[in-house]
Amino acid sequence: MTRLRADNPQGARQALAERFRAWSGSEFDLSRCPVRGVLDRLGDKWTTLIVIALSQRPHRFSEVCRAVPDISKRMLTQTLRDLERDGLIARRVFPTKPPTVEYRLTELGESLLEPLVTLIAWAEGSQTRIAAARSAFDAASAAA
Amino acid sequence: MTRLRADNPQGARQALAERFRAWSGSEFDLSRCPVRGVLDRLGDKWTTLIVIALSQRPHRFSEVCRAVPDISKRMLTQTLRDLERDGLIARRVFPTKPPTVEYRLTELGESLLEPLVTLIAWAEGSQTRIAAARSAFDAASAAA
DNA sequence: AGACCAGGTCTTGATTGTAGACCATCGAAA
DNA sequence: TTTCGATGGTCTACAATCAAGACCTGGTCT
Repeated sequence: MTRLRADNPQGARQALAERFRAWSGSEFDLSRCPVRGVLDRLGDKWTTLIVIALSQRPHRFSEVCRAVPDISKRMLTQTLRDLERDGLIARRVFPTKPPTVEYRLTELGESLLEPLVTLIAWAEGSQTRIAAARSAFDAASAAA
Repeated sequence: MTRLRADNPQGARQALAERFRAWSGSEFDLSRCPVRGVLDRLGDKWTTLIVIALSQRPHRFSEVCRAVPDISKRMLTQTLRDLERDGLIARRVFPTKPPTVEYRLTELGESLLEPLVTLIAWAEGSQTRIAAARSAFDAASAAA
């Protein structure tokens, strides 16, 4: 199987063509689509911020709470659980008097940092163009 | 400003550290975080599949409908609009007898393919490990 | 006329995300 | 000794979002 490559735009298109054919073959089983699962997780508003925070060093529960502003404890707990379930972070409990719980990225979690940085780089490089497109679109919509 | 680099795991961590400090500086304005906007869009279940479909060639509305299984017309319309608003795809109407509408990636949309392929490659390479982690986690949860 | 297609919009539930209150334990302070 | 705050959560209720399917506006074919 050919490896996915993203050396250049053409390569990206061809790599996608290949994946696309593979997925469309037979009958596109959604459960076999790994992108869906990953993007669902990454897209859920807090995951990325938590991963970024943990990429710096292990955090305790309340450290993450402070590092990620506006997140509720409810959502923090749930997001950490999901991340732990997927093997991206590890949870360790120390039996201190006020219990200490530490969360850290696993090796798998660290391997996610590279694609994530690629995406962040794109986002930062494209944000002005996206903002411009939005303004133009909204202006055109308002006119009509 | 230093460019984000992802040549290696250390680089990824350092690049994130840099971004993280930049964002945390002053008071972390969420609207200034471009990643959030991008991931919200990518994470919304259909966007990625549509972008992948359009990466192969321009599609008509009903072609996309057939290419992306199980999407309702409602969601397809909405997702295409959002994508168009962000300047990632372009919509062109041809005044044929039954009107023909074509959707294609813009240059900006094509530039998204590279980070997307990077992410897909990670997802494909990691899916077995993620599945294993999930099984282990669920087994441990069931035991408790 | 009746049936069909394109390219949508609208209405109406079901699913999911989120906030904020609440809980149990411990140590320190008053 | 009562109260306070911190830690690491859970529970409940509400709101936004998703999705299905009916409906609409042309136009063409038969």
